[in-house]
Amino acid sequence: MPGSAGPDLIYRLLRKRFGFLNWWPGETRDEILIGAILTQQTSWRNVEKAISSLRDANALSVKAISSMRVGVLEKLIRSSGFYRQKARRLKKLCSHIISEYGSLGRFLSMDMDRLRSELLAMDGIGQETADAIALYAAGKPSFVIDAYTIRAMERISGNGKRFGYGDLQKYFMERLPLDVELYKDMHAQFVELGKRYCLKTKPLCNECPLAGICAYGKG
DNA sequence: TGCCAGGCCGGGT
DNA sequence: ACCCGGCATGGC
Repeated sequence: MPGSAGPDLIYRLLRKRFGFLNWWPGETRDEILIGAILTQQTSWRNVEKAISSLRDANALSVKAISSMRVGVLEKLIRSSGFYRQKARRLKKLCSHIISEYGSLGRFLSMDMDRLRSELLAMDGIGQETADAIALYAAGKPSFVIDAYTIRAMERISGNGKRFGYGDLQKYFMERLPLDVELYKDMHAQFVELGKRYCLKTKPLCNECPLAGICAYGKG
């Protein structure tokens, strides 16, 4: 796809600039899973407030949320936006995990493919969220693609084609060693890149670590 | 002040 | 196979 710049070169360039990013803020698997839902199309800053509220309410766990009333949950996560949908979906996910598996640990210990399809079957969980949970909460080698990754790769390739999630994920997974820590860091690097350089409105600039391998001229 | 953020879903073409 | 509107808050 993106010409001569393979994932290894891209990773080296990003890593050199940003260093190793020990990423996904969140101490526990519960917190990571909850954060993965809350951060959908939402800045992490707003998610942090919601997570703090949950923590203060002693509700930062799958178990606690599974038995909470949706109305209460809505108020706690309000700052994360789309809070009515998110409350409903998060509660449904947590209830499902507890009722079907007994604990988050049991749920996450499924093999990767099964975990992924189980997650994808839930309302409000698409590919990115499923992969993020599989990778960061369960520690399975499921490569995460997000809007920043897609944007960056389209810019590198510069042929005007749009990339789909599945194709891009396959592209990376076929070319990178099967390494959970590498998968985590690679995704983190793309997010860092996106936040700083590849915002929709920002044109490619010379300070971008990928400037040397990007095709210019397409916003 | 508007535009944007680490998506997802349902409906239309 | 795309493209769109809806969902919602808070920061710059």
